[in-house]
Amino acid sequence: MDWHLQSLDVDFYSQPTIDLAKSLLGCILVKETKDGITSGFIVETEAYLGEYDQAAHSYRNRRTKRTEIMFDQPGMVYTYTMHTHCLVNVVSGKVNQPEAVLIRAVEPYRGIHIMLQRRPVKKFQNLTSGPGKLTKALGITMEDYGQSFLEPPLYIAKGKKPGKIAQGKRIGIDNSGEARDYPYRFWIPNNPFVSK
DNA sequence: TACAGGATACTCT
DNA sequence: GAGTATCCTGTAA
Repeated sequence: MDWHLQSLDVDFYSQPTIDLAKSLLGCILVKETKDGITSGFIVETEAYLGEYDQAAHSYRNRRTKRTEIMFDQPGMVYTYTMHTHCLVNVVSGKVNQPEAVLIRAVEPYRGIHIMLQRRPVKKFQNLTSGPGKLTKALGITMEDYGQSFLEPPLYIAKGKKPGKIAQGKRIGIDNSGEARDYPYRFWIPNNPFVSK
């Protein structure tokens, strides 16, 4: 470790979900495993507003074993398997307010050789440019479900603040009624690791 | 451009 | 228990 990474505290995760999604851009997502430490700058996020968001798993407060963690306190880890891939969300909102921020893309930072070992790719920018890709590169799995982002082995640290933030429609939720047009996706413009 | 892969959960029978 | 859908990605054509 060449300098101390300061992990973000509860107050950070307690801000409104939309603000949190924007604030997370530029922060460092860190995962520690027995292979070593891997981390990356968050460059793309999406906000899911629980009860009133048709695209969210927790729409109309639907509570299952899978979404259970979204009803917990902010700063918890919500992992979800989509087909063969694993996606990672940051739980936000108060207790019993099932909101979350999906981390869609990161820019590799530390432990890049470990990521390449886990995900051999021809194009480097393909390494973490999507929600399922980054989880595999960083070694995030269902094992991390229900843990807290406040401390290792999986946590988020303060990073560089992006100069500009772009905003637009979310991706992959075409069957979600009017919610598909909500502009709840945020990313850092001109960053090659943002998903296409 | 199409399609399979295979974890979870909902909606029927 | 079967059938269908999902906050997706790699491979093949």
